[in-house]
Amino acid sequence: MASNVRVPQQERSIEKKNKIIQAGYELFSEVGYYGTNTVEIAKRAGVSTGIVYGYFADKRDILICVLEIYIDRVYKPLAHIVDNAPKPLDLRKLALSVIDKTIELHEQNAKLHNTLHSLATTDEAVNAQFINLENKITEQMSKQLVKLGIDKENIIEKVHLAMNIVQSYAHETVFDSHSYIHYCVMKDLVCNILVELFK
Amino acid sequence: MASNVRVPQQERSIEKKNKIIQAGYELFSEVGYYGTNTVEIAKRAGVSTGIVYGYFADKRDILICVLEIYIDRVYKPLAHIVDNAPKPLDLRKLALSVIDKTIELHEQNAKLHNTLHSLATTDEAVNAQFINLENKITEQMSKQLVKLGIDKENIIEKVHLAMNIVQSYAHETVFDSHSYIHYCVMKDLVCNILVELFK
Amino acid sequence: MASNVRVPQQERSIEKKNKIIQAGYELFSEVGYYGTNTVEIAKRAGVSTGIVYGYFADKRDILICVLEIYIDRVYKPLAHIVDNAPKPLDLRKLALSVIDKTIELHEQNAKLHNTLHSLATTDEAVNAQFINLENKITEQMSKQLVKLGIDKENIIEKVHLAMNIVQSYAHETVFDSHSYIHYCVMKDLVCNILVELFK
Amino acid sequence: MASNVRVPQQERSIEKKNKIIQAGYELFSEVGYYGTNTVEIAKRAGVSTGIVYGYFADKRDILICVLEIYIDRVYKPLAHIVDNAPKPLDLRKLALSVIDKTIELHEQNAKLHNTLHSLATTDEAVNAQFINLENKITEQMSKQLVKLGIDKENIIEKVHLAMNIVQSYAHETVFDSHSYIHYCVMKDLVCNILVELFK
DNA sequence: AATGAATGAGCCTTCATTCAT
DNA sequence: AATGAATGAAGGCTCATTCAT
Repeated sequence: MASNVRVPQQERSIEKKNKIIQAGYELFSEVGYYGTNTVEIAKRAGVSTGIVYGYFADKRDILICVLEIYIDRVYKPLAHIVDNAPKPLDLRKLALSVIDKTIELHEQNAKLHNTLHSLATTDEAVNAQFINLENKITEQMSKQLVKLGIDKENIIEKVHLAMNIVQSYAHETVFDSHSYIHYCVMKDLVCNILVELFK
Repeated sequence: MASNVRVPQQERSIEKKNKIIQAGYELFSEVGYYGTNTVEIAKRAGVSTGIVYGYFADKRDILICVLEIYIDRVYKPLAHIVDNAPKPLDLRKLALSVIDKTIELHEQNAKLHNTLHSLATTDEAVNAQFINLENKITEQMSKQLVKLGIDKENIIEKVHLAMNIVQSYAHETVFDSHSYIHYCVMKDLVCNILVELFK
Repeated sequence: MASNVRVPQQERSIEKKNKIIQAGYELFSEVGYYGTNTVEIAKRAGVSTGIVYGYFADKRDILICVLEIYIDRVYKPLAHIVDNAPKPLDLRKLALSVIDKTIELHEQNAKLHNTLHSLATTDEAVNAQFINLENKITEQMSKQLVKLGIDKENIIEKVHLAMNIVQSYAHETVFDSHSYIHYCVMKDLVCNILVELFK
Repeated sequence: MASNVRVPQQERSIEKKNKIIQAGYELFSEVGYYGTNTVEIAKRAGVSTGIVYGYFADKRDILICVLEIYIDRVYKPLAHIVDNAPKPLDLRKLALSVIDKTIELHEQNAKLHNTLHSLATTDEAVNAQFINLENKITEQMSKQLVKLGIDKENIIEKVHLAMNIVQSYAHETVFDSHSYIHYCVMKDLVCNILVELFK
């Protein structure tokens, strides 16, 4: 729990806090952290300016909570896929599932991702959050893959690298900025790399 | 040319404009775009606040120029390496050179990279600059690799993907956030992937 | 009665009102009027924010009530000393008693005194309260001193002046800001002045 | 010099800084520190809000400068009177001069005095300023009186006490709150006390 | 061309007061 | 009577941009 300004006991309060976080989530996504002001967050959340500071210490505190939500939304589904991979393991199929889910997540969160990543440069707490949860997910995935029979040599490094590659690819696909690139071709390349990496 | 507020005729003017861009480059790197103010840029550049607006339309215009410089500084050296790869082609050696150079560049520019990437989300022109120059470099590298005898099938996609992977890795290495990762192991993995990709 | 928002009929209500006044008293003393907020007053009084406005018209109304208490606490003990001065009158002894009591009172209330005095400048009602109760005490003391055999010529002016002098001295002693001053020497001087004044 | 935000080199700048201080002086006098806002100060000074922060670090910094001016305006004239007392010394005349001057000064500054004194309770720097300059003036006056032939035994304590008494009296006179007091009678009493004190 | 003082809109945050429960 | 969450006006301060010199 990033904010300890008020721990809402009542359901209504929790709802309201979540509304504010959601408003922050949306606005930070749309116009960035510095493009968003607290009045706008309050307005979008349907509350008054003042009460925002009843639930959060300051604007940055909202960001921290948004970050938590973001990380949950992005990494949990991926962990879920790996955790529930059908046996026996079909590496290519698993790779594809992960890629597709990452793309889906990126479609919803890419802008926010950039914003948060940029702030991590300036804000040590944001950075720490990022790192900590990357750690957690890497560890979790590695364990699961070993369970599924993957060679455990350098598994941490392999998983981490794989994650990065998939993220890069998802980013490319979602933004679709380069007209000359055939993303489906690239997808196959990524798939091959992953399969080769873990086989 | 991003700014067309004034096309400096005199050498001294050009120098002054460059000083301002350099000051912006440094400050945006150190404390981000929103952590930098124009007075500070002027001070660091050794010019007056007012004259900044003689050379640039606004603060964002400085950013655009910084972006140009950034892209030159980051991508040109990479192109150079590929352009001057010794024949006959040793893929692994070339891969290593590119990786090492990318790391070196990232060490100098990682923060700025994040800042710019985040702004691309909000600012279409920044985004366009990024895309356009990525395009150019991908094309250039692809051509050169084909010249060097690499199979030209899907070369564009391969080059682009390779670039992304190397960048991801460089980012990891430079920030060195995950104590449990052996970056040298990961480097070998990346190398292998690249060699496999283009062989 | 400063506040006429609600005249509490029930004992518990009176208690609650007094708790709020006491909380205000303490907080205004500790951090001044502007350093205190109503939420804090309510918290310290152990009541809800809302109910404060059941007993008081506004924050200033609390101040007025605090002022009443303050004046009681500061001036009544002094009146008591003079009223109960042993006969026959020993002027020096009486002066000393008054001085010592004033110091004692100042130790507890000096900050609040400053705060109230400052507000009297801006707030006519606060000012009036101050004046009115100073009047009462001056009159009371004068009468008593005359009863005790002091020459009644200019007794009002003498008493008022004496009060001021003693207060000044008490302030000096309590704050003890000037390391080079021997406060015991000054005390003797004050004593002599008072004796001389009334003899 | 309390503020080192900008040390105005140009005459125009010094003028402007002084205008702001003067505006603060007036407003703090009229409605107190907390009743004054920076926009109002700027407006009264005939400048923009922003430039106030070009000359002062914050609102409190203005207060510190106002305090400096205040102390100069209040204590210097008194020092001047004592420094230039005609010889041979006529204690009663000198006392009267000091009393009259103190009244005059109080007429102009009493409200600000209260405001500043109250803030001294909360703000250590304000308090220190007050103490430091009281020290200076006490020392200066004591020396001068000794030069004029006054017995130097306990002179520091006597001067300090005398200052306090005169200030109390001036305060009473200026506010003229007690209709039943004959201030001219009280003045004579004060005079007698002072003469008695130093003779 | 150049300076840097000046502008003022806009931001984050606080808090006296209200109101639904 | 009582609660405490909610309101929103107002305040201190910043900074991109302008302008007199």
